Amino acid sequence: MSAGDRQKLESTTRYDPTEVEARVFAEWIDGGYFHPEAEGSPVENFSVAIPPPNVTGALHMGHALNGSMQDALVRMNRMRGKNTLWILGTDHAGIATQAVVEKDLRKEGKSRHDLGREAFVERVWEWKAEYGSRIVEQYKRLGASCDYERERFTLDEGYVKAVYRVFKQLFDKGYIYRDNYMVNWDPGSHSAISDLEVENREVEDVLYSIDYPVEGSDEVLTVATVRPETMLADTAVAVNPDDERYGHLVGQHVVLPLVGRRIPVIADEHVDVEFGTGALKITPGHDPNDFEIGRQHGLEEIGVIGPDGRMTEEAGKFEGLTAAEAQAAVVEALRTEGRLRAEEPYTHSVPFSHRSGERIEPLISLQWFCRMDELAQPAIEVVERDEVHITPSQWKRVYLDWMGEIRPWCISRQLWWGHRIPVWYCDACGEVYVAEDPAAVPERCGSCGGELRQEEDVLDTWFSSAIWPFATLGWPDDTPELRAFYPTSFLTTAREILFLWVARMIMTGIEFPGAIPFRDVYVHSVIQARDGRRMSKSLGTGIDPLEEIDVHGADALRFGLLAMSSTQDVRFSDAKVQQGRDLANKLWNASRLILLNTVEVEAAPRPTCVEDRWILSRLERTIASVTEKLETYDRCRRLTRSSGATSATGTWRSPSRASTTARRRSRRRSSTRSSGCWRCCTRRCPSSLRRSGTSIPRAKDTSPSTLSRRPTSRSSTRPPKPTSRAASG
RNA sequence: GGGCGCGUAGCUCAGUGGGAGAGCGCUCGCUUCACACGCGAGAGGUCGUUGGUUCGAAACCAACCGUGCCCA
Repeated sequence: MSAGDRQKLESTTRYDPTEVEARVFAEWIDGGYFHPEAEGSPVENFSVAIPPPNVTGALHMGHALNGSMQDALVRMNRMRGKNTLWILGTDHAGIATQAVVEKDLRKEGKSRHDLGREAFVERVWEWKAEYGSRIVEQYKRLGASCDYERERFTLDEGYVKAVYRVFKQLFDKGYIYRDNYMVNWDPGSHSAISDLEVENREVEDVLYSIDYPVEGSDEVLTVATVRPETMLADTAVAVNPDDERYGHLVGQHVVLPLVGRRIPVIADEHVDVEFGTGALKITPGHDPNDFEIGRQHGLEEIGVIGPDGRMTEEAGKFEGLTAAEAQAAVVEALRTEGRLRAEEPYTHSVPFSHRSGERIEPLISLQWFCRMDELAQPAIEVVERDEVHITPSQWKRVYLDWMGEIRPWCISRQLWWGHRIPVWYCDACGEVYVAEDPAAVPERCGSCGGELRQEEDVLDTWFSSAIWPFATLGWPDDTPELRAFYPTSFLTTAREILFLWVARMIMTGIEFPGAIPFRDVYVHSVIQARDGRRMSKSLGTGIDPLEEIDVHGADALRFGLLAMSSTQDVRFSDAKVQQGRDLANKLWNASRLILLNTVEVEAAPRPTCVEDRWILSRLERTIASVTEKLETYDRCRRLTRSSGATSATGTWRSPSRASTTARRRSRRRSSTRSSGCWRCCTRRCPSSLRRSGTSIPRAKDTSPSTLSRRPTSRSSTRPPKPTSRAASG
């Protein structure tokens, strides 16, 4: 150490992350420490695929926590000498990215239709080139030890190849099909979205009771609905078969007010006798439940609301009105006709688009679907057998419950940004071509010579992220990376994408490369705002991890997040981040102590005194404890809690305090109960020994009683050689 | 409506059958030559309520109260 360095070290009594982080990170990258060779087998290697952040995204607390957990495990395994890969990449995020670029366009007074498909997609790529690396740079600020040389993107050339291979194979197996089916239509993004992208919110509506006259009788059948405008598309009224009030009407017809259509009264056990009047109007065209009932009973499916949210020709005189306008008009017309029996306030939950925030309009439309039953079965079995082990275990059951009732997945989206569905139609003869390689599709139809037209829709973004763990490693090619790192070792995620993403990866992993994508899944906490509300941009409750890093340092934030996190949702705690900062400072100063008192470092010390041996024993115990907890993914937070870890890395617990605690305990024990075993009344029974603490000393109570002060070893032995690299970030 | 959680010290949270715990905060004492982002000592809890199971319950069961999430 030069005199200048020494002086600087002596004067820098506080750890300054801003001075250290960028420099050390550059050293890591320059050293290539995060870029392993593709060697060895997945069993001996350690690999993790990062949950790919949206390319439009900015680092939020979820990323920060998720990244901190992965980095802790990745670095431990790397330091233990395992060939370790943490694969990084971004998701093209169809709807989100398209929305961002469309917003830009609107500022110029244009829509995507003004540009046309090709030019618009080109424009999105330009946007991606300019802004798409932001999230990756932010992961670097976090100190994440990903392999930045193997970064992937879900629209990379090779990745697209994998997506098309998967589509073709699922199509050839008959799993992928096209159907007119009820979908969640998002009027905001003008696209169908999947069940999992829908969020239900409580809404105050009005429940209208409407009289439907029974044909050839004076009776009326009263139905209750919050969406009277959809009555124009009613094709039946259903009652419960056990409902004695209506038994005589089943098989008869009622006449639909305003429309005049005869519709049957049917019996269906799904009808809740208690709800409303016990008679349910059935609108297969505009309600998911009615759709199911309608298909079971072979009812006609009428659409009165179009994809633009306006009433269609089928709505007769209401054509052209928005659904909301039509509701008012229909209610008014019913009132005029004397068919409106009651209106009462009604609170219920209503689906909204997670993407655009608009109220979902259930519509029947022609979409591509993927049947999930066959794919789900083996994915259920591997979790049942714990080949894919889910922690905490309650999520295993949630996963199994959901998988047991899995439904077809709507995989087409009416967007331009994404993987365009590799299907070509011949309008002349109806032939359908599906190709892995768009270049290999013939110009003209092989049957009739007609012109071919490619499907306009793109695939759901999650279709491509479902193959992330192996597509990032080069599948479908047989790459060295795939051989060395697949299956991956570990996946950590928030519970909200357990179905959206995790389940689908398990299914595709088994179906395509033929092996589970990861062995362990850890479902981590959701970090809430300080006041317990959800962190959200729109609520203004978000806390920016980058600001926390600026103020306290990446290590402080990472420590804080791991310390906060739990098996349940937790509130963001500034105190925990400060503890992390304090811990970093403690380590800094402990290092100064060593460095400033070390002139020459020659060899590892041989402990000569009891104090040294005690310190080393504590170190060994700490290593064992931390390793065990990390290896079993057992409560990631515990590594910040266990007494061993704390004493090794943070506050050193003095013997005097430990013995005070012990004294307090023994005082309580002796005053309240005898130390004999309740079973046999003797003190020699193992049960009593365990309880009285004489046979299995606890960590805190075992410090040598001769030690009354902090041990100093400077005079009695050489100081220990500093370890080569403090790589834990 | 169905399901899954949570309720433990002032605050944020661990603790799944036999000791009431951690961090922060608080009080008191330390200007000890690595660190005041420090060191040491201490106070503080009918473990939501009620009932049950058990020799024994913060933990298991039931009901209730409060609170959160997911699904329909």
